[in-house]
Formats: sequence, C-alpha cells, structure tokens
Amino acid sequence: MIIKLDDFSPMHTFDCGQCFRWERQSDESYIGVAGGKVVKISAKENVVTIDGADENDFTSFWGKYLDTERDYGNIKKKLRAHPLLDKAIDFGSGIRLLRQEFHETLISFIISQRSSIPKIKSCVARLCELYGEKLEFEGKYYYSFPSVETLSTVSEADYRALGVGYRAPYIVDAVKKLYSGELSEEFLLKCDTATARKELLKVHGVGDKVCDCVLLFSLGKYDLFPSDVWIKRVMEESFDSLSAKETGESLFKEYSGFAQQYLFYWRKYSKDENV
DNA sequence: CGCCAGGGACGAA
DNA sequence: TTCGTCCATGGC
Repeated sequence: MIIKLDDFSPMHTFDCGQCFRWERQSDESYIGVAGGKVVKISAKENVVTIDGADENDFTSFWGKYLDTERDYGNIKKKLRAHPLLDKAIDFGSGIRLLRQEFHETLISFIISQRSSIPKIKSCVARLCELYGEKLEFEGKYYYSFPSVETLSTVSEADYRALGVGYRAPYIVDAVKKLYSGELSEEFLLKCDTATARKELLKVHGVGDKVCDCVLLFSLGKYDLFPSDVWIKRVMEESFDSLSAKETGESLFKEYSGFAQQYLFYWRKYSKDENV
C-alpha cells in the first residue's frame, strides 16, 4: 500500500514518545503492531509505503491511526508564530499525533509513570508476548496488544512478574473499570475535555500527566498539554513559566497537544546539535 | 509536608 | 565501575 502524505516522518512520529510499540529497522523503516495488525512503514519525501496493509486496511484503520486527514501544514503554520515553536517544528517537522487504541494507551501510560522509555517498551512487549495474539510478518513473530477481556483474567502478581512493580494494582484497577464499562471510550469521547479528565482521573495510578497523555494520544483531546519533566524544563527556560500545563494550554489552545509534541521532541533529542 | 515503592537509564565521580 | 538521582503517582 502506497500513499501520499505530507508532514510525516516515521522517525519523528514513532520516536517522539507518544507510542511504545514501533521499532526502527536498519533501513529507517519502522515495524509496529496496532489494531491487531503488523505493518512496516517507510517514507521518502511525501510517499509513504505501508507494507502489510491493503486499501481496505488503510480505510478501516491505518488512515485514522496515522491521522492522515489532518492538515499539519496549517497547524505548524499557526504554531510557528511562537519563535520557540519555530525551532522545535524545524527539528520535528514530521511528527503526527497517532490515534491509538484507548485501552492500550491507558495501560501503557500507567506503566510509563516514573519510568523511562526503554523500560516501558520492554514491559509492554512482555505484556503483549504473554497475553496478546501471535502475528507473523516477514518471517518473524509479533504480538498484538491484549484485549480487555483477556486482561480481565490477569492477576496483580502476573503483572508484577512483567516488571511493572508497584503499578501492578493500578493496571488491575484500570482493566476492571474498562471491562465493567464503568470507564468507557464512547462516553469520554462525548465529554468535553474537563469532564473527560475528571472521569479518567478516577482510575488508580492515573494522575495529571498520565491522564493528559491518554486523552491526547487516544481520544484526540488536542487542547491538552501533558507536562512531564522535559516539558516543564522547556517552559521554565523559555517562557519563564512555573506551571507548564496551564501556560501551554492558554498559549496554544486547541493546538496544545501538537505544540507539546514538537517541544518535547526538540527539548529531549536536539541537545547535541543545539548547544 | 516528606518519603517510599521497583527498576532501568543516565550522568558524575 | 559504582554511586546517586531521576521519573509521576498514591499511600502513609
């Protein structure tokens, strides 16, 4: 499957901290699993190749996942009004915000709290290997992210065995709420951002940061500006701001989530060539 | 308020 | 190499 898509770089998009299941290959393509399917994605200029997907898969899943309908050129143009964003956008010009599955995003970001990206990736990978569905692609095996139904049978001790430590009971709580319908994607989608936050914060182990990441990366609440240590740093340095989240959201409004990703990627990864 | 949890990454010594 | 610190959340 080959498509034309502007403003997209697999590296910028898959390595900017929003997802944990894409692996860079020696040829700079990325292999990943989403929606129960494995694909390999590569891009030359604005020509994007998705190996392992046909047109049907694209219209039913990958198009939405890659946020292909959104005009990132326009978003970037608006954000470039801020001098700092201008720099950040130059550095991560191919970032697109993925529309990831809700339960996967929630559980992954619960695991992510107070941890590092390599560690998160290994925990999520083990979770998938143990409880996901085995998939084959180009002679290798991959695993889907397990369903809520499957996870509802997994115990706290089993989660602990994955290496998630004290987060194990949080995952149990999240899965329980998902499985019972007490927490539902459909409901959160209908809510305004503030109401959705209030609901999601009821899950054990979900604080401000995890909450904002989940709502931004899976439900498209783009007016959120998740603030981790890198974002706090950049806001403090450049905007003299003590409360990164509030400042970001009031500056960038409905583009907060996009601004956050450009700033995060730039502040965390550009240092070498930037000082 | 301060400290801890469970563990890997990362930077300093 | 080893040591200390970090990370984001809830419980105490």
